[in-house]
Amino acid sequence: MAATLKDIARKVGVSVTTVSRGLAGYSDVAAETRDRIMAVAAELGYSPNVTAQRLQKQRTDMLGFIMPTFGPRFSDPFFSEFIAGIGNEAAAHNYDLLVSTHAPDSEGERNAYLRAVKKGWVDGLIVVRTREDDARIQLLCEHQFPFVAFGRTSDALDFPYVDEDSAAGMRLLVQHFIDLGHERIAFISPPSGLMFGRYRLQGFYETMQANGLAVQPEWIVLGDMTQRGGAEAMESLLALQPRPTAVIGGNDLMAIGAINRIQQEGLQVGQDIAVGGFDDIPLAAYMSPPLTTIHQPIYEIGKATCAMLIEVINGRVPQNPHTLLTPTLIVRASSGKTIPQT
Amino acid sequence: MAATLKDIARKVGVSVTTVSRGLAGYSDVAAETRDRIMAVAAELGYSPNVTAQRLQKQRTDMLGFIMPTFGPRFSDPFFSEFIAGIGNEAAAHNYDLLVSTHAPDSEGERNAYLRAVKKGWVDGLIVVRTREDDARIQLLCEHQFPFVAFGRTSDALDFPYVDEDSAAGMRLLVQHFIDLGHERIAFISPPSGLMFGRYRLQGFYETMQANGLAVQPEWIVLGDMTQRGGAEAMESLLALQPRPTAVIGGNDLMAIGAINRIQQEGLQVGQDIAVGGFDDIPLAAYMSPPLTTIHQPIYEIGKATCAMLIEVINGRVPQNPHTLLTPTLIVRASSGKTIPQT
DNA sequence: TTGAAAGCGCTAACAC
DNA sequence: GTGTTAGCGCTTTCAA
Repeated sequence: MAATLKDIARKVGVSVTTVSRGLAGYSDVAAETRDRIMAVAAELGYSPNVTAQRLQKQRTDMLGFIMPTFGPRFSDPFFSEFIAGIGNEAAAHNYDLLVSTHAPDSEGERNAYLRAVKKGWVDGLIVVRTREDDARIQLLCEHQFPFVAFGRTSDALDFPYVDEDSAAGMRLLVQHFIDLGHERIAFISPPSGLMFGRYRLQGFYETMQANGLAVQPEWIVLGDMTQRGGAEAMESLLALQPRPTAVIGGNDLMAIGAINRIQQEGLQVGQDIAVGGFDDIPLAAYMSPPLTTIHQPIYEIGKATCAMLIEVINGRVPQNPHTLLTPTLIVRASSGKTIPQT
Repeated sequence: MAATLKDIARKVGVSVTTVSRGLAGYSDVAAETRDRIMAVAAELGYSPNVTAQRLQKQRTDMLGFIMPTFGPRFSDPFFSEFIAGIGNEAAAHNYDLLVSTHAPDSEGERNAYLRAVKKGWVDGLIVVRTREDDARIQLLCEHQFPFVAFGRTSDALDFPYVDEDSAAGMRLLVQHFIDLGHERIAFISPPSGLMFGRYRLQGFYETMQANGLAVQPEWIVLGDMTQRGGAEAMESLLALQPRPTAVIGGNDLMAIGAINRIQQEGLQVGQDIAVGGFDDIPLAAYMSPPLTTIHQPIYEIGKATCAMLIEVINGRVPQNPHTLLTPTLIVRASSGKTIPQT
């Protein structure tokens, strides 16, 4: 089948060693010999066996990405864009990307990480959607396995990460609503345990408080990050008396679900009730009404995370191992216009 | 670092071979010896070096998936769901999934496939978004490299595939509009060269013709599969005199873009103009109005494609190497109600 | 300038 | 039952 060094060696009439060095461009091979080697290699369509190279080099040149997905049918555009980001960056550095999916905190997930840690599967891992007391990160730190996270954790572990400043993003968004005159602002929170949800919630509370606004407990409803979850959460919010005048989705998908539910009720989003999201997924601008949200450059974050991982794998110290990006506010129609002070 | 067979052998006081067989559960190892081996292996936290196993077995147990994406920032939910499908199926059979992205027909893409074909990178490939005279498929067939495609091609090559019957799906959708009384139906077509676009267009023409309806050339506009492309295409359709009463997006994303553009014009979707899509992405149901579309079970298609690939890799003949799935029509509000006959 | 030999970690055919 | 030997394809000392 595929030609090996041995095949070339036999055909050229030199040793395998010489072929290896000739192809590698070592200077201690006679120019003429090298040319013959090259010619035969081309003729035979030789290309090195990566597995053999890996065994010899004791590194796989592969990066792992284990997607923490809840159900099989999930639509979160985050992942495809993030994969494109890490994949392209990895490819630029001659790394391959190994992808798998496991439900968060499942046994399958744990096994996948264990497998990675037992050297030899991949050279490093990218961790996303960090959680409080994240078992994945604890494991990786414990085994000193190279990884970079997109997100921080609550424990004291020191590890390299890229994160967007969710709290800051949320502050922008909440302040925007408050500036428009809203006082009863509800929040559809990501599931507890997720760090970015925690920061978003925190940014929400902080801003309300900074503006002297009380937060009613029933204004905070948990959602599961899907449109459906957002719609369900919205249902309970619509039943409140008095109703919140603005609702913030913990992510865009939930905001879109909320909008859907509001419209089913015959209410006008941006008029009867304002809505904001978080993430600025590509579809956000095409909703009706278009969604006011916080923009995160997922693709770039993926690239940055991957670039940092490659630094770590190669034993270099990343220039900024704790990168915190500030997201920006994108105002669209869903947040409506100024409302009269109540 | 990581323990090897040699380490265990030394500690137990047997040969590497015995350890290997003991761990593999061969019956020709004394029970007592095996127990000691197991114990030491556990103690040392041994786990086999996959790379070495791969070199020895002459197979990688890895599947490759090269995503044909246009730009870096693409939101097509297709990929994340499809990856989940193939990834889970692969994992169930102890295969890993290698993912990369390349622009369709780019040199990078070609190199990626060449690299795969030169044995030893992955055991097989999954090809999606098949194209007319698909160079990828020609290459793979030529080298007899194991692969399965999601989609067919226009040339005469015989290869295993899973496909949805796009023409049939489109017939359902167009007939739906015609049954509602529409006669001027426009189509935002996927870029030429994509097989599924071709089938969808074909289903469109067939159904119009079968119903005795002429198709004006200007009713067919090309779009690039993105929301933006759909919006741009819609722009030209809105300028027509007389205007089409219904518009079908070649995929949901373009349909959503079209809806957005229509609404900007102050027109009511489902009332002033009907819209349909194709794919039934998870967000389709949450649009306003919710999108009438053709449902495709992407996750299941991913699983089926992957399952077939594993059959092929292992030299078995798939039970149904040319699987054609019939999609279903999902009627929602965007297609509106019956309109008066013109 | 080239080749022989060793070794990466594992498996398997074949003795003993 | 267990060990010896060979080999997967490649890289890299070390001699010649």
